Amino acid sequence: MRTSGTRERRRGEVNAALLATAKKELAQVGAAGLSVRAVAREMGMAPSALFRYISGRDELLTLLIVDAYDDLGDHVEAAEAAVPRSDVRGRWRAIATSFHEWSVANPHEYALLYGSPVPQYHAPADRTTPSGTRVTTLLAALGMEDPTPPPRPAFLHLPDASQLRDLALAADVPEMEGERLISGLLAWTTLVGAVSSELFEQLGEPVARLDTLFAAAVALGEWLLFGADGRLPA
Amino acid sequence: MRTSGTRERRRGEVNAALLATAKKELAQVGAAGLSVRAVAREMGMAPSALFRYISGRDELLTLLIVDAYDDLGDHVEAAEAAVPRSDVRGRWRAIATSFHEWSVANPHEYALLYGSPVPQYHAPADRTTPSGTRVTTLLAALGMEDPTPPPRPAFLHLPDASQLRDLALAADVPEMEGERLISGLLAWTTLVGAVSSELFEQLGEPVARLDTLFAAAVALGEWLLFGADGRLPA
DNA sequence: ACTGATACGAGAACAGTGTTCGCATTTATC
DNA sequence: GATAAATGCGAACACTGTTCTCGTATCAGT
Repeated sequence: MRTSGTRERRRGEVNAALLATAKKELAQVGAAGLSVRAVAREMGMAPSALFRYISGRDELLTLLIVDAYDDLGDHVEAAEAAVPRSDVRGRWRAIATSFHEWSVANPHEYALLYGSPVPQYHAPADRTTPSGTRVTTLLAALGMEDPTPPPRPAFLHLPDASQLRDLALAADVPEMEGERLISGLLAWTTLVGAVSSELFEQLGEPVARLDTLFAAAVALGEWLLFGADGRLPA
Repeated sequence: MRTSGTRERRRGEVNAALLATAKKELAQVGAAGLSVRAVAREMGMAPSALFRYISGRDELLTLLIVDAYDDLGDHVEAAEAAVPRSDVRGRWRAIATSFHEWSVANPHEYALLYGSPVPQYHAPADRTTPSGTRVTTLLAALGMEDPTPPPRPAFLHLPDASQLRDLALAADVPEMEGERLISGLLAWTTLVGAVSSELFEQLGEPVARLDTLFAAAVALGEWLLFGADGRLPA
């Protein structure tokens, strides 16, 4: 039995401070500019001392990725939970808008999660997957909610959708069939594509006002998921 | 009048060799792993000597970005030009598939162009824009080709599409109206989103076979651009 | 309470990076 | 041929991630 435990407590405190200052650094200079020495400096510790808590820069990145995924997951899940369960279209819009909100508020974190991966570093799947699939899992569950899916246009009926079964398994909806799966994936990739276009400024310089493009992506996703509807997007 | 010109010729050769080995390095280790010293090493020159040809690492990146944009532009333009002008849907499919092909063949270059931007570095617009807008300009011209656009669903009719007029101007189609503009932008961002999802492995690990998702994105883009059609995508 | 083990922080050191500066040497111009 | 400009190189500076050693502080067992 440990009695005092000042050692464990201090270890926890340093771990927390480490993650906190690393997050601050990430938000300021981005993932590629993140420096172990700078983090140590701001913590008032020697750089070598940090290696008692992390195995190296890669693990620091992994920590930040998982933390960002969870932060995003909290934000999106909370927004989705605030919408009445019966309003499936509203729940989709809540997911999309909160995802967009979080991304605009945390651009460097978004780049870390959905931008080009950091070279020479491959995130360990066993640590990032649980947090990384939270929002897609939420979306998948929403896509399965409608018991009678709307008739979808012919181009969504692809012959070999069985290739994507692994993705349905990963999102906890093994019974999702081809058309629904394709629709959900397209809604998701469209959303990510629109946000990336906006944040990474891929459409040229004067892109301050891309709200309209994002609204269109949300509307397209809604149509993909739940079919046509008379009402215009908010 | 210059007579011999061995100086100019050598300068051209070194410039070419510099770009060539930088490209090789980029293809192997990616943008963030690109090292000026490594390039100098492979060229058999001192690192400091390279600064006679580039102002720094940033300009090397700019060079690579412009080169990659042009390589992509050549590839896509050639593929699009090989399709009969009357077959607008086929031309869209050629653009999308050749874009996908090039991206899979040059993942690091794709990440440089359409992934998260390199931190502390902002590409000078006056140098990257001409090459960077080639494929979107091609797409915009294609979107304007159909004199009688198909009736589009209500969710594509957004009230304040005028915000995006700058984008139409940048793509050399100032007369493009709201619905067409939105449709084209959605087709484009969906395409980029699908390719990014595949290349950056954002949908989990076992994503070898995402051809179906990409095919669906192409079909969705075709529908956005030219409306419904009985035929299934190839 | 004392001892042996263990965890911890610091400092020096190594290899690597981007970049600058001064000095030779080669080329171009008059 | 003399003068000016362009070029390559080596040393140096300020960084980076990481490893190793070495005291010291805390723990566990008696």
